[in-house]
Amino acid sequence: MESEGERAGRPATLADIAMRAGVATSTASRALSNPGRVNAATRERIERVAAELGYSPNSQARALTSGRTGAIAVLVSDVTNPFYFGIIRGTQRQLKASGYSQLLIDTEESDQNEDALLHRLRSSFDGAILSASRLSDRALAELAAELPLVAINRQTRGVPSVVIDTPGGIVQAVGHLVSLGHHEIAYVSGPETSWSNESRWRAFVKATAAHGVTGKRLGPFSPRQRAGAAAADAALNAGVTAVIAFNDLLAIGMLQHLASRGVRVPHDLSIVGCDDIFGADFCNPPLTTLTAPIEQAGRLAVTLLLARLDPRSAPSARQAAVLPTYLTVRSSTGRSPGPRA
Amino acid sequence: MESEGERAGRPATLADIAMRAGVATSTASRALSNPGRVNAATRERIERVAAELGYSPNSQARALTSGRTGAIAVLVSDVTNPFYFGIIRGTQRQLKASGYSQLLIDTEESDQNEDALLHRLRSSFDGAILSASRLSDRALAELAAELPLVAINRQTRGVPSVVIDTPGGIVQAVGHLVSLGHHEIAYVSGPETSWSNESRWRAFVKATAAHGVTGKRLGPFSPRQRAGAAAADAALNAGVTAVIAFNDLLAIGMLQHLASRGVRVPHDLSIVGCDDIFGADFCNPPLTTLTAPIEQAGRLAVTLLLARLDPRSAPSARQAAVLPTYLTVRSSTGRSPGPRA
DNA sequence: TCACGGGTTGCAATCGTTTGCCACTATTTG
DNA sequence: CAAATAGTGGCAAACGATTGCAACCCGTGA
Repeated sequence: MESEGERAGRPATLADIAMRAGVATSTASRALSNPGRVNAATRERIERVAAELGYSPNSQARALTSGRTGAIAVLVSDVTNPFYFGIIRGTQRQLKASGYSQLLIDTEESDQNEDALLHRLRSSFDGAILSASRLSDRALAELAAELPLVAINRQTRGVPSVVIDTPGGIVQAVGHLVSLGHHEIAYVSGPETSWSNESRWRAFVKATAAHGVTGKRLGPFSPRQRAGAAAADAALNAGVTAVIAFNDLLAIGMLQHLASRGVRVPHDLSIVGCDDIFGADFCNPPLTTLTAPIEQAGRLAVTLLLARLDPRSAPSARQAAVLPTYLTVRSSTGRSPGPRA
Repeated sequence: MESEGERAGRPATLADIAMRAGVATSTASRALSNPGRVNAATRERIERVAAELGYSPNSQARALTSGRTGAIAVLVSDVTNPFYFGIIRGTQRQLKASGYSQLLIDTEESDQNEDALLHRLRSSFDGAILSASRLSDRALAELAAELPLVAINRQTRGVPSVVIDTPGGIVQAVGHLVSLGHHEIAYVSGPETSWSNESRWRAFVKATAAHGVTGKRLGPFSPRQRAGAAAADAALNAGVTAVIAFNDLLAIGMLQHLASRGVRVPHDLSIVGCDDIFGADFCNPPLTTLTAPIEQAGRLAVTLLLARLDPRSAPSARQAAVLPTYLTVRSSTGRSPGPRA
């Protein structure tokens, strides 16, 4: 665990190694990063000295010439949102496995921030993963042209992406609710600038229409737990018997507020969430939700990104991946109480 | 939002600016990063050109000479654990506010990983925040000597730290349980290599002794939700009427398992958690727990670290901060059912 | 014996920025 | 009026690694 290194204060450099091994720095460099180019005996000697000195290459210096930093930026629009925990986890795991490090950036739901930070830190990473980007299609496409990136939950022409097919799940969810006798269903909207939100809404409209039931739209609401209170009240006012919420955070917030108002779930109102975040299984009642392979999406995004970074890989690698979602029925949905007054 | 920049492909450099403004690169450099050193008119011209070109300094190159990268490493022992979400949030926020970026590192509960990663990436960050370090006191002190760091929830001589006074909260929690008539209480232990775990246990021992009640130790258990099942069974076997769990994750896991076994909380068994993580307020029943200012701890750690990084600040700035914890009573604790068979 | 070529190694430029030092000008001071 | 001083700006050397090119050694085939 304890490395020998750091003789007189600061870390050993290639020059130190070269001197101690009696070679030029160029040889030392090659021995360590381009082993074929140097005699086996010399290389071994250099490697030994490097180990003795506890050498580890200065990534800044390396980045300066090679242009590669070994870091990937992961942008989330809100570090506070448990959905992104899954993204952070998935990307972290996969990056680590590939020897990359993770630069975590919170854009605070602002496209300005997103763009500015990305440019400001441009030289600090090799590529970026944008989860839930708030950029316009045009801005995103331009960005994709100037730096390697993969978007999560955002489909735009010319931008490689990983999308979780929550809209597909919405269809299942509507079917589930209809089968339980619900005729008046609402979609509790999240931020209107969110691509996911809009694509979920479109799927909702289509599915309710297909089943011949009423589909209302409530909101927009901030995708936070606290906003659940307002959303719950809105749902009660709307006179629906079931809702599908933009995400679990909102749904859980609704659950809490409804409990405090004495409204029983699912007896009086059925609720379906999206994403199946941490907590969806142990809230009260446990939430029926669309289980999304969030962590897997993060891993896959990394894989895609690293593949385009690798010059050896086919340039026209797969551009877009879609991950399936399925409906996890727990206890927040039940038979319709019938039309309300 | 859209920066003008990037004429012929790649980003503008200081040299580009200098040429376009008709000055030497050194002047351009000073104009942008050491404004006092250059004539106001020249500076303004340079700044204008820089803006036109959408210049943003190459942080790698800057780091090479100045030794400052503008990044801080944040180490967590498990990205999966919601406790660290608070740390990630708090540090991210504060770092961003100070213009730093965050390098997120998962050590996977391994001291080897911790040490190796820190050394390997040494040149990529200016300082590090170690939350729940698994390093030995000695290794930690050595590390603190060679790089600026702040530890969270880890008190070691010579290492600046932010600790959350959960042990103090444990005393309150034991008092709470005793007042509810509990005489046989268990501490559900987390990893034995965790400093927090051991200091919580010591506080528990002291508090139970002071109240003259029996205090058992169960475990160790992995600090995960799934481990709650084993912990719950152990608690039932131990014949206690109340437990204090190492963390909320374990406590919530216990809640779930107990519900599935038909054991009523708090009627049959009272449970107290630690940390008050996301979800502790909406699980079933809502968890009585020690509310820890986790996010604040993250922010404070950043503040401390940045202060020692700043050469202008007093070198002997405060070395250790202790953040208070308080008991949040919800519904997982209640009167003792009396001694069990 | 000589030219050739493969295998190794070194030289030196380069990446983009910072910074110590010097030069030059204009202003102040004795 | 000479000299000290403050205010500006440029030159060039770092920082630590990579890499194109040239040099060298040695063995081989002619």
